[in-house]
Amino acid sequence: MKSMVKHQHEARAKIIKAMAHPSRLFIIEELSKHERCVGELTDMIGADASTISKHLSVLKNAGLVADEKRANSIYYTLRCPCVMDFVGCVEDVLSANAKQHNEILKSCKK
Amino acid sequence: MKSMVKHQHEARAKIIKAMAHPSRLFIIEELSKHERCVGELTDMIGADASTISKHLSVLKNAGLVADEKRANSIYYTLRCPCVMDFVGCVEDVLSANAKQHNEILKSCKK
DNA sequence: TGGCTATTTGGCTATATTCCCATAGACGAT
DNA sequence: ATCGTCTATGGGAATATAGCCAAATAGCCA
Repeated sequence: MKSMVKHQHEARAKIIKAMAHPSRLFIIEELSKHERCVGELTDMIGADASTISKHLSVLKNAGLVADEKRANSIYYTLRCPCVMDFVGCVEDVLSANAKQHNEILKSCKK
Repeated sequence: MKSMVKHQHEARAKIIKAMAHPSRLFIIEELSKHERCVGELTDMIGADASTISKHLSVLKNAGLVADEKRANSIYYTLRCPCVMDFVGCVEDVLSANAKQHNEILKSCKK
């Protein structure tokens, strides 16, 4: 693989990897509706605040979210709402999987 | 986080995680143009055949690709072409990052 | 200033991922 | 049947990730 193409795929993979975690997906989805501060997200997810803070730093590092300090909280926002379209596509894959799974079950019963 | 919602995000994360690797992204992109067998992908990427085989099994396990044996090769195809739309969105994130980076550089020069 | 709250960082362990090598299995061709 | 090709699997080392706790930092408010 040529090195330029390789770099391109590494850069893309870095973004996708940042999304590839249940809590981070939850955060992305939540931020697509609302800006939220760390404490709110921590309460919603139910993990240690430091864990959520690290997840947010992964997302920020990938350029997926932006943060803004206000009062004594830091509010995070989704930088590119288009990532939510992707979730729809992932759901398509999941339902295709479920459909296939059902067909296999059916053919076994026969 | 409620357990049903949690399961949903875990299922989604599994799919996304399967995409979150440079070689696997390359494979997805390649398969969106062409069906390909393991040997072809191995040559293009330049890694051990067993490595590529494992990448393909990750993609297959996530339901992203399908395989079909023909002659003495196994041909892989992309099951949900919509995943390529996502790559476009990832590029949006990357160019937003680049733009921001440039603005920071500019403001430093002033 | 000193306490309070919100967030981040460092340290650590447990777990997961990636990659290569060696080997095994499948299958067509001779 | 045996060879050669193609693909998959097992093993193991190097590296990366996730999570918690403890401690540091930053800013508000009295």
